[in-house]
Amino acid sequence: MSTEPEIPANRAATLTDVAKLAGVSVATASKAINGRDEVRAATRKKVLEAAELLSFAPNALARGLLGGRTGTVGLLTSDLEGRFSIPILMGAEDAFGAGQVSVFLCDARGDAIRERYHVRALLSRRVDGLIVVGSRTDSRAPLAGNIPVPVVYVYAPSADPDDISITVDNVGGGRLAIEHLIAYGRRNIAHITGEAGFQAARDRAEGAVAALADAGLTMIGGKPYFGSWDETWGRAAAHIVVERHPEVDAIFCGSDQIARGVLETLRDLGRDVPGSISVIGFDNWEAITAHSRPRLSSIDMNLEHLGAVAGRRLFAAIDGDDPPISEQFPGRVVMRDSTAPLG
Amino acid sequence: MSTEPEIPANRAATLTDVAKLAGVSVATASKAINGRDEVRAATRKKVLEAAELLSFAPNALARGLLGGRTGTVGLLTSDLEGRFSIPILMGAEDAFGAGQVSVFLCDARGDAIRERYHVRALLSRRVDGLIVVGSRTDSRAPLAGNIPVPVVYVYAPSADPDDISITVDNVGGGRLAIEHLIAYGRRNIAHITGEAGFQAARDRAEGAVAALADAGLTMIGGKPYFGSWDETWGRAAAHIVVERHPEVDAIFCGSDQIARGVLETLRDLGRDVPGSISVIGFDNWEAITAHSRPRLSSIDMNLEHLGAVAGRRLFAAIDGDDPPISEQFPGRVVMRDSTAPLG
DNA sequence: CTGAAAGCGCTTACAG
DNA sequence: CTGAAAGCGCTTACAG
Repeated sequence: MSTEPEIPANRAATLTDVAKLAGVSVATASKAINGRDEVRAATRKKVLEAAELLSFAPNALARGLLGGRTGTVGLLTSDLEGRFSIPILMGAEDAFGAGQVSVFLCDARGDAIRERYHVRALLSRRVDGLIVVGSRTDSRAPLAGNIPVPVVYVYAPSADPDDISITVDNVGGGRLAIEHLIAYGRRNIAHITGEAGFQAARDRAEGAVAALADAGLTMIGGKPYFGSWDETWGRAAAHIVVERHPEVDAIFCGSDQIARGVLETLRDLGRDVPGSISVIGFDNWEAITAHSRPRLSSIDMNLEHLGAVAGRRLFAAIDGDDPPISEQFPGRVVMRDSTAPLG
Repeated sequence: MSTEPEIPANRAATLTDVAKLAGVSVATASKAINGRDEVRAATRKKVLEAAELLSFAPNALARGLLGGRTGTVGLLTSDLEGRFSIPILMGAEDAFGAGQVSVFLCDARGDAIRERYHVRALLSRRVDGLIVVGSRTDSRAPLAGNIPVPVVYVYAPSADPDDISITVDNVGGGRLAIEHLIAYGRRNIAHITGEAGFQAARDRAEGAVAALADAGLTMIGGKPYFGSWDETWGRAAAHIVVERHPEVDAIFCGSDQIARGVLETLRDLGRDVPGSISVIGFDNWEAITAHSRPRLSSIDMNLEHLGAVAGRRLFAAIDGDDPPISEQFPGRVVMRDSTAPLG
């Protein structure tokens, strides 16, 4: 006679198995396992031991079917490739993991059809809520159709102001960069940035202009140099700026990649960074900032935090707590070696 | 009297609702919707119209509870930050999306405890299978415990040879790089790479040494220069190599970041790239390769494809088709401007 | 404190 | 071809 519990080989243990082994009803077993207090301590102990012995793991599908929560959410991204989605996704995943929630990942790849398809699938799986992660800060069309669960938009806000959107304060980010440079005594500041078609570029520039105005200054060249987000543009634009405005003593760049290009040109030109010209980037993309010469100061938009907040706001909305509202979060200056006090 | 169908406001339509509206039994409605052929065409049409009218979406939880498939898989990553996981994840997500499968994303953050926790959660949700994505090519301990569903390991192979592991052929990648340089007439080739503690570094070096030997050549310096994976090391190592071995006419780098550093030093030294010295990187990381001076040739390990294959292999395993086996995939040379035929 | 019963939304033999 | 019934694994009133 074996002392092994009777586990029908090829099958995960069910609550019925546990109840049988513990000598109680399934109802009681359920209560014991779920920590209800209408259960005698000794009974609970018996049940818990049986569950342990059978490696019982409650079937989440059955639980979810009962109508309450499923403990799942959908994370809808439009672009996994873009590096902005990843930290946000990590932050959200983290917030959810702590709350015993599992997350479905769906990449719509920027395609509205795919997005709709994914939303349907997620709803048929009865997710408790949805997080929509954008890859640009431009506002996006709200999810199509009637969505019966709470939705939180992150990074890219929904065009509908009644939706909950958690975003980054790019105007503030532009301000932060300029204020940092001004605090270091810089007065002749240029701004080289990405495509004007991006809200992010326009917002950062707006913040920069405003911060300069507050200090009674104007931008070198009269306005931002819009171009593209890459190093090649950074190199080209730096040439232009230094040639036309030799008095320039600081350059605020709309991305770290642009800043890398700027740094290279200044090096080619034999200009001293940070002494003669200070340079600050945007995004704080470690791979780009950490090993440049000199190491690049930058604005960090705390994307992982943004994701975590979005996760928590979604929870709140699911719980029906005081309805969360849209929020914008500031970034922070990360000082490295490319910015320093003037001479 | 309204012509609207009777949809109890706040509730998703159920199969019962559809059946009622269509005037058939739920059994028949189920068959009609699932495309069974024991259903009269006219009946099917009635049911489908009713479903359409009610925006009926079958409850995947109920379906899954019936014991068959749930149509879900778990994607277990150890490190979302690392950029290797992302393309793999995209490939897998893509393969699954096409197959009507939803994927749970879990980031264990390199922690075995978290991993175990996530596996439990996924099993309680009755996933049909698991994909485990590593962030290094070093082999990893197989998933702990008794896992009742198929598992496919990607990028980082399982230490258990009986497990299914889909990996990149780094030895072959090292070969590819050297053969490319040799084809361009280079004979004095150095290898600057990352930490020797990484299997990836050792494998690529092994392939490089073997390819050189096949051509009757030896590595400049007698062996690879192991260091770290970043630009700073690339810059330092390039100095050493050029100083000690002025005859060097090509450098194979273990990562694109190292290669960027090498490129910078060669530029500082006034050496002509690719004419005098050709440089090839590894990873084909667009952000790094596309805007360097000159643009960087590199080895691409087709990570997205790797993820897609892993997804398909998992399907096969779930379907119980001929059991999939471990496989290794070759990379490919991506030519840009940092390699060229010898003068 | 414990248990029998109903029910969540579906699918699947099994009769008719 | 159609439908009544059982059942997937759980939870939740409701009796006892």
